[in-house]
Amino acid sequence: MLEKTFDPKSVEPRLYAAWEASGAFKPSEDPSAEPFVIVIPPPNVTGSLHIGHALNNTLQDVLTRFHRMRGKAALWLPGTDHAGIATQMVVERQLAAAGNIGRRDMGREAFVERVWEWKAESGGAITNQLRRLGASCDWSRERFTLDEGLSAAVRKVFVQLYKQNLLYRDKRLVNWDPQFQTAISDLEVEQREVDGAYWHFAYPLADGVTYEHPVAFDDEGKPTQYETRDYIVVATTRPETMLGDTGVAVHPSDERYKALVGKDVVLPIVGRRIPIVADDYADPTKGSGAVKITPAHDFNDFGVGKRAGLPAINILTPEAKLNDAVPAEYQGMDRFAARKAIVARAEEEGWLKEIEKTKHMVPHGDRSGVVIEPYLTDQWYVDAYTLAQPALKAVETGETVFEPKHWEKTYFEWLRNIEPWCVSRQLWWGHRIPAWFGPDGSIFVEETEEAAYAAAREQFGADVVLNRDEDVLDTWFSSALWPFSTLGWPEKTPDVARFYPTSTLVTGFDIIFFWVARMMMMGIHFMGEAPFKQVFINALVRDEKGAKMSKSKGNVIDPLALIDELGCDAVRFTLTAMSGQARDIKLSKQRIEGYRNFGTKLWNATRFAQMNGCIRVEGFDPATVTQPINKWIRGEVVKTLGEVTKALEAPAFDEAAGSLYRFIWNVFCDWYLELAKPILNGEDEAAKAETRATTAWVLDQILILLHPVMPFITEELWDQTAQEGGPAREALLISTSWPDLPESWIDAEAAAEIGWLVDTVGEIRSLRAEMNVPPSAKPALAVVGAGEGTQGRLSRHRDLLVSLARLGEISLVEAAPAGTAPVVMGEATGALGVAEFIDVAAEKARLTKEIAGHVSEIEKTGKKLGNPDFLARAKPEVVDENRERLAEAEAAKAKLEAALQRLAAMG
RNA sequence: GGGCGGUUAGCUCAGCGGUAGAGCGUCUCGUUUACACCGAGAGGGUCGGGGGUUCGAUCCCCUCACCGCCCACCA
Repeated sequence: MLEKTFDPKSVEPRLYAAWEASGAFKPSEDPSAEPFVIVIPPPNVTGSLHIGHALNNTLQDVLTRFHRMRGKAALWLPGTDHAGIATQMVVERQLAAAGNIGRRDMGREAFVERVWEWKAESGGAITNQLRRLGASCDWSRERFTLDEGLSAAVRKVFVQLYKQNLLYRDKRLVNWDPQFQTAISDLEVEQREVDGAYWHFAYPLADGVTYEHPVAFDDEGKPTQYETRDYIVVATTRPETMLGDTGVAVHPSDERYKALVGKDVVLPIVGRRIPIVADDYADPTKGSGAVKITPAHDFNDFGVGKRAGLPAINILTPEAKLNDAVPAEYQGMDRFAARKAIVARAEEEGWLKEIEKTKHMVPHGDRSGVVIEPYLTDQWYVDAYTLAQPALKAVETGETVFEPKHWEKTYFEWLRNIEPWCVSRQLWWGHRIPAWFGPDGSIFVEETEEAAYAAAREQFGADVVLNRDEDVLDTWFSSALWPFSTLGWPEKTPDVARFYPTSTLVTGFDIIFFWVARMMMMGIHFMGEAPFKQVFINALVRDEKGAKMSKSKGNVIDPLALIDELGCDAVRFTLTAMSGQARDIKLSKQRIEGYRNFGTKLWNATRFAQMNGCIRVEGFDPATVTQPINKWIRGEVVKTLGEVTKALEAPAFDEAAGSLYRFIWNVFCDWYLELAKPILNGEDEAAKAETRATTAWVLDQILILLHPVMPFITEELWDQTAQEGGPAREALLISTSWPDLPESWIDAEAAAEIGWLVDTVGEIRSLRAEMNVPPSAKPALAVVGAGEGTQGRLSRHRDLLVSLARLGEISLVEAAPAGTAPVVMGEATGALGVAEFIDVAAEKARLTKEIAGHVSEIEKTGKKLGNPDFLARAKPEVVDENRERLAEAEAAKAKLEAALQRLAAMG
């Protein structure tokens, strides 16, 4: 006998071990089985499972289990990511906290060694947490982005792209993170709104040049008054950059400054003469219309500088302090300190014209949180534009589809405007760039040092000495190869042949650019086919107030704590049921409790079945059942199977969860088991046996259909129900086949009959509650106008009606007796003998209200049917439906009116 | 500035052209031998505002408002 409630804590580890030991997580080796493949979005190897992982991985597991049960060779390939900056940051912080020397003092080798140690210590955590989630990954294929195979793939890709001119080294401005002292990609920069100011500076014109500048205007905007100026005004939000100015730009058509183009200004403080140039970039409507140009520290200015031939003077060190290109008094000064100092000096010297306070967006490093500086360095770039074209096409043609589809727009938008991808990082934790520098800056890009030397010797002779590039690659570079590198590429492994391209990628929208688009680019380029057939974008989990979870806000929901408290299945069901939401999932514990209760409900339904001897019967064929309730539930199982299968194929996880919930709770528990009780307690042995067998069969189907979402409780019940007798289980539930049941098992007549029964019981219950008939009272039911069909139903379900509606006698009569309340029973009308309980006034009010309801229905529908346009243009079935509705409402109204009259007659 | 979502019952959300739905919460009733992590019943919505298309609009189109996110922007 089952315990009173399910105890997830004791069951989950045991079942997980049993699944893994059974080999169920490995894909079927049957060559005829169609593959179904998911590669996991690799979590940070040193990370821990947060609720977003829980959602993402639950959905992957639901799909994997579903397709596995459907007979596919299901592979869910797990692994972890080395997460360059994030991991390096964690370890550096640890070193600092422990009072150790920093990474620069340790040296590269020792530091990297230390990171590997940290990985060894904490690297198992996340995968163990995935196991606690029930993830049925094939752990025998687990990969890590820095393991040897994947590193080989990275080198191969880098070299090949280089040799195809799709990857190159270039000196240009990058987003420089002064905290980590590395370049980062555009995607790793986030714009934050900050309080700032425009500081307006007057730069004096050289050689005593003056010009007439308009200062007053008429209604049409024409200048009416001029003043003579010997300076030009520029504005900036970063005053310290003026030390690196090499020009001032004005728009070529700007009348105000036309005469100044070609003249010089003398840069204050520095004393450098810099030219005034004409460039379209200068916007006459912004500020003074003249803009200072700092080519080395501003992306736009860099372009102006190139066009106008202005030099780029770098004034910053890697930590964003002023370097020795600036006057001595500012050297070594922090950029923000310098800003203040410059402004103070400008004010003092009188060339600060105005301070305009403003809020503006300032780029920050997404990891470091510090202000990013545009910085002139040599970096490696991937020609993303070229790689993006086939990636765009794959989605445009539907080779890969997004679900929900609207994310395709986001994907297109980014890829169509893609910029070169800076892939080098001045970090230590990551894939070392396979490039070596020789004399005169020549570069040798090869997969191995030997190959690089071989190439270099040909050019420079045997004594050549090469220096390896010190940098590592952007973590996303290796992540971009994930769908094929994890299968063993560049080796020609059986897995590559069998499992590429993969089926569905399940991931968050926040990494469509970082990861999905890049996998598409690399996958197509190197494998000739897009890496996935479908990209399923899951929502972002937020707290119950809708705020993004973050450690600093303290609103992080720990999925493992929830699993401990409420069980893994409840957490999984909740996430599955809520996953339909477009962008956000607002998670509340209450909701999870609700689904924990759902599990308990199923558990208790199984207990009930056990107590009533509902043991599975060998060779039981649901096609042969004769009892209406059994025919009916058989059809409901078929319908549910259809709904769940369709939903999981889409996938529409919330719909699958909804169908399961409704069927199990509202159909099977609320009605079938209640309807079965009289039979199970009755004398008809044949009906009893059939109902027991049917119940056991339905439960089996429930366990199978629910298993992908709630794997633990279903597997446990699968096992426990087999221990009560009946045929032995052939396999663990995880390895059991998804059913394929015939539509012909849906019996319309049985469904109508049970529907009638359910409605009648509902009517009577509702009536009793409204009229305050005590639960213990058993009023008689007299049925008026019962035809043959209704009489048959009445006789077949008399016991059920009596018990479910708590009735006394049921009789057939010619006319409704006095002191009764009407019950709609299809064609017939029930008269419930409630005289002794009736509050006449209350009952009159109830009937009046109900009649009013029908009257408004009749009016509405009648009006519609009276509209010739409606009759002429609406679909015929809609017209029929309305006619039927009108007839029903009129009949019901008549019955209620009759009842009301009888009541009036009574007093 | 460009784009994408959203606005439906107290809360969280489904529905997306033909009688407004679910879960939770609320209220009433209930120890009927599976389950109080339960059962029965009830109340609760002019589907953000305004136009339009249509026989018919929560659903399609236009527009406005508000909320959220992404991209760009440091004169």
